[in-house]
Amino acid sequence: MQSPVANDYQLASFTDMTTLLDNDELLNALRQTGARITKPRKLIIQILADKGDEHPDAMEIFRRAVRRDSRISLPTVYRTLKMLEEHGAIQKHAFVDGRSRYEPADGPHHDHLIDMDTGAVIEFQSEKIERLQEEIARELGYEIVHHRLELYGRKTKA
Amino acid sequence: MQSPVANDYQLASFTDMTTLLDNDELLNALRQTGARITKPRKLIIQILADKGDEHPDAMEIFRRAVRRDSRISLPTVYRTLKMLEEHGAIQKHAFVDGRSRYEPADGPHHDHLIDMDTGAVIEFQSEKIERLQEEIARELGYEIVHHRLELYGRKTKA
DNA sequence: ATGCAAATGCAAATTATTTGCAATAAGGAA
DNA sequence: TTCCTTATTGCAAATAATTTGCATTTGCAT
Repeated sequence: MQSPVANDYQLASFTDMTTLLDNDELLNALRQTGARITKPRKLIIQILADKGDEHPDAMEIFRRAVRRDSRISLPTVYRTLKMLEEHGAIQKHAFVDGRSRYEPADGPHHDHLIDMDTGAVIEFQSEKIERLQEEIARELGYEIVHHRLELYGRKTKA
Repeated sequence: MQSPVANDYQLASFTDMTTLLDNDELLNALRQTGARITKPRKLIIQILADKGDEHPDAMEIFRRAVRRDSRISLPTVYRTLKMLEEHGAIQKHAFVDGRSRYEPADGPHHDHLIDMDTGAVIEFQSEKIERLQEEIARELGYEIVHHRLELYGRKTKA
């Protein structure tokens, strides 16, 4: 059912997230900060760049990494994630369940709809909401640096 | 500078948050679920109802509680917070620092604008944003149970 | 006032994440 | 390529936040 007017939101779609994370630019940028491009780091960066199941937490990243190289350790995963976050390459999200989840920080900003039953995370983006946020902040005398919007909900029964 | 049209947002103002939490209504409601109104519970509810420094975490609530009754324990604080949350009386927020912070859930829902320089938290509410959120969720096949919107910003230089 | 289930306090367990340290391995220099 | 320096790793142990088991206490309905 198509609405006659354009939707005021869009599902986020990253046409080329992979190249943004998994490329020489990032690796070089990291190298230039004095960081060494080690095997575990390359692996973790690849995993983060893999589309598919989004927003893995540290343990999930660790599990995926172990599959490809059983010698990797959890602390290294944490250390690499922290490094990438400080570098601005990924973003850390704190959801209510206690764990932190990570995702590439490139691409346009988007918000999250979390399925309370399955834990699935749907990304969307709404121009209107962004504009409203800015307007509100402006009238309160503020300039938005970044924001976070999370909707928690359940599938409506068909 | 007043706009000719009504603002689409409002600063949240709880004229009487205290009575909402610290009153017989809540106590009776709790009693009716089979819960017992114990001394520690009354204390914690009072502390949460106290305005002033908002969004305390569990440890902070515990510290304040101990001041008034040194026999109280941290687990009881956690257990009471969980109970109140399940009852819908308070809301739990997970900020990025790992800890969870709590605040009364009564009154209308509101969102947060966080001053990145001072850490000040300004509460506001926007009907329009709420509606947009629901619309988006609906079109994605979801029903919103609750949400969280945080704007991080800096004061615009006069 | 009395009894019983709910709630408490304590200590110990969990869960997520971090840190100390000896061993390993990037990657620039020779 | 080999060597050297030092960042990084893996392991085990440490933290930090929160939860749980259990014996004891305490609301509160009778």
